[in-house]
Amino acid sequence: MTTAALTAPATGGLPLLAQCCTPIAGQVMDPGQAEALAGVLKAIAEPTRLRLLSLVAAHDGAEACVCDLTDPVGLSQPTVSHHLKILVDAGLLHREQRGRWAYYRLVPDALQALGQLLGAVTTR
Amino acid sequence: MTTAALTAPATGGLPLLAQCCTPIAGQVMDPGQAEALAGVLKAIAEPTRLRLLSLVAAHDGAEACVCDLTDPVGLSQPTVSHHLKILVDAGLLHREQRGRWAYYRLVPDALQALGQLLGAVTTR
DNA sequence: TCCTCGTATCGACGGATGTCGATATACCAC
DNA sequence: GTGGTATATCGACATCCGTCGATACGAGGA
Repeated sequence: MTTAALTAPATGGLPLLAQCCTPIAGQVMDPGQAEALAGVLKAIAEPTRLRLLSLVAAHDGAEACVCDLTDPVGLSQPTVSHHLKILVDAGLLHREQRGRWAYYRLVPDALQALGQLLGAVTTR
Repeated sequence: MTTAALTAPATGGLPLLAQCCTPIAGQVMDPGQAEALAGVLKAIAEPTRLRLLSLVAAHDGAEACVCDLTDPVGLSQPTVSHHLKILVDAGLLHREQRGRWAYYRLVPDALQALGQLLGAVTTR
């Protein structure tokens, strides 16, 4: 996986802003910024992962474990686990182990911030 | 290419909104919506294509031909042409042939609308 | 301690994707 | 028409990515 370019901390914050947003204003994106932003976009540029984000958001308490998500997306448990890891690494989901279960919930406002970033790409 | 799910018309409009945005509100994304949105996101989830969008936006007159873009991105002419076609098919760039040159410019507010769509994915 | 259950990792496979050189196409100037 | 130039398409190649079954790991319960 090449999304390591983000070096997402475990804080649940949004590392995108630091690397992508501020330096863009009024300038052409440099290769490093493009690589970082593309890394996050790749994470959500996949139908299953978009549905996983939507399912987690809509679940009771705004969190869900893997077992809640396997059936709705119709894929094997290893595959769902794989997708969730990609979303966590991208800084879009937060993972918390409670007993035998791993609970996933949205990183607050991460998608919204990413959306605002997109608008800024072509704004001089 | 699977972005055919958008069936982007040659009007230069933004077909995303019709397929993705309206039906999302308050519901979990269905597979068709996820596929359509992921198709557009795949188009921009690539460093070179992000830079191309940025370069076109920053160019004189907010338009550029292929020859203007080949050098800055450091790739061959066929490769740049290939990336531009993907962006056009996704509804993000508009192509206009003038004489021997093909001029590309941004579809107005396409990226901004896509950004707003992202925020709506996880908003109930 | 052993077993069960939820989850993550591993290895493999097929299909998608980015890149290139070679070539085709279209347009303009002479 | 002939030649030159700008762009698109083609075919091939290497790499990446989504998926699965098998398996390892880890926490609770009997």
